[in-house]
Amino acid sequence: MGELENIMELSKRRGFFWPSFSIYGGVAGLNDYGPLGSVLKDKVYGEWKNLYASIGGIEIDTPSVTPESVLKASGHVDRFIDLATACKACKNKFKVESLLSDKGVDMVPSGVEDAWKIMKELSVKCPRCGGELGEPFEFHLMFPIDSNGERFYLRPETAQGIFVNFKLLLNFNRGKLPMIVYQQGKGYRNEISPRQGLIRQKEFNMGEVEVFLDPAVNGYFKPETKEEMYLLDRDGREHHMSLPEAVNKNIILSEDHAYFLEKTMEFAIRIGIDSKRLRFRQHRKDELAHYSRDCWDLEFLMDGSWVEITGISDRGTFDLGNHQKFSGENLAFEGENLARVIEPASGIDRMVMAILISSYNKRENGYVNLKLLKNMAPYPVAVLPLQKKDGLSEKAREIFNEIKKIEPMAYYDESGTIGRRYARQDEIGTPYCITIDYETLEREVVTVRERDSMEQIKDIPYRDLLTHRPFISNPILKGSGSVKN
RNA sequence: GCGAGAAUAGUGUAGUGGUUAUCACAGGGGCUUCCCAAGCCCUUAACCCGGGUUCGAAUCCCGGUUCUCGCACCA
Repeated sequence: MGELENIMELSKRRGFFWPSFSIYGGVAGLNDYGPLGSVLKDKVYGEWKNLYASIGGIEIDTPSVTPESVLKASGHVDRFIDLATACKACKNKFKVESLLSDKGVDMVPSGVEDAWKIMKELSVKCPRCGGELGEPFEFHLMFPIDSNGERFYLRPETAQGIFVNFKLLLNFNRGKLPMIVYQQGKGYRNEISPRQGLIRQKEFNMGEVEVFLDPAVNGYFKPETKEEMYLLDRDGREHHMSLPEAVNKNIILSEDHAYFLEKTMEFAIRIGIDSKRLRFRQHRKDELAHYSRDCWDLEFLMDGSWVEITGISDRGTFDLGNHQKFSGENLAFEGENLARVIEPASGIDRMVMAILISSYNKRENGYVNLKLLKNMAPYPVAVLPLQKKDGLSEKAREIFNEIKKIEPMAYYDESGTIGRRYARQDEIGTPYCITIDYETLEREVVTVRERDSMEQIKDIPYRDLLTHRPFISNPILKGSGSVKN
């Protein structure tokens, strides 16, 4: 069974995520987060916000429903709607633009009629079977919405909500650059063939950061980490070196860009993604998005292939320049100068997958423990009576109620045998189980059992567990969170 | 989207025209000499959807949906 399959099976069974609308047959590319996945996803967002807040970032929240004018300016309307045509014989579909370019005609037809006319003039045939092609039609990579005759789209990225607010945000920031703005939210892409669970979806969670820099100041942000990283440059050369060194050797072209690679790596590690499965890969010139001058992706290795989880793009002045031109508003930060933008954009759902895959461990006896970091586990602690009899159940509930006051996500379970309950918590990544036994009845002490080592710490006065935000930072409790980075 | 295969309890599966639809695990309840999914008893729970063929369909046919693998797509 592949890594992805293991996670999908566990996720569906234990409530991390599953396909949406399944009682109606399901829809490809849409997934629900279950009770555990919702908490995990929120914790990922939480760590992400903490990281960017800690370096001075500010948050914004803008709509998904976006007027066409905005996406016209950003280039998405032209780049995200293709004219397509289908072969009448073999049913394959093709982009009209690429068919014309095969004929040596480099132009984008202005509409369906224009395209149809040109296709007839050049007598374009199906490149697969030579068959006759049908009338072209619009193929939307964005989801269009019509409201009283006005056209909107669901946003393909959250970024535009930040760019269009640049003036208001800069005013909030009291005119100062650099300015770091971040937004969490859903993005939408009409994927032709969504696959692989949370990896390619039609609707997905994004965390996007737009860093606005004064282009006259280079190296406002500098990477510091000495840690060696795996870098793959646009010419396919592998490098194993620290980020400052990569800047010195001109592999990464700007210190500011490298700094946000550093922050991205820091974030991935902080949420428990295995650093041995991570690399940065620079986009080739021909794969850069229309708005991007340079881009490094953080990629995660799963089932033998690398999947993008964050793209750190240098968008230059593309977006502000276009919005200035299309809206007529002055978006310069001083005089004529436009801010330059670095954008670390993370796929939150992919990060959740990466966490689950990094944490998944099968023991020799065949049972699974999820080695989630303590700060990520949906249930930080479970309270388990050794058995139900002899007042253990009552005592356990009493202690559980106390613990609930400081840790609302504590979990209680008294069904079946104790071993089964430990196993159940291991599988969903709960780092600690507090066991209430006969000693507790006599001396108010409990046993704490650690998930990965299965070791027990005996004779802990349970009152001591109530004095800290206990199950994430209590010094009494060691171990756990054992994804090595 | 194309081509090929697949879809049966929560999960994994058996079942080639007539079965009370198999088994395991998981879930719930109980017993138990009770600290790692032990054992025993009881129990919940499924043929993807819609048409068709047939006396009779989980099983055969058609369409849809979803999944897997290849191709294409991934701004």
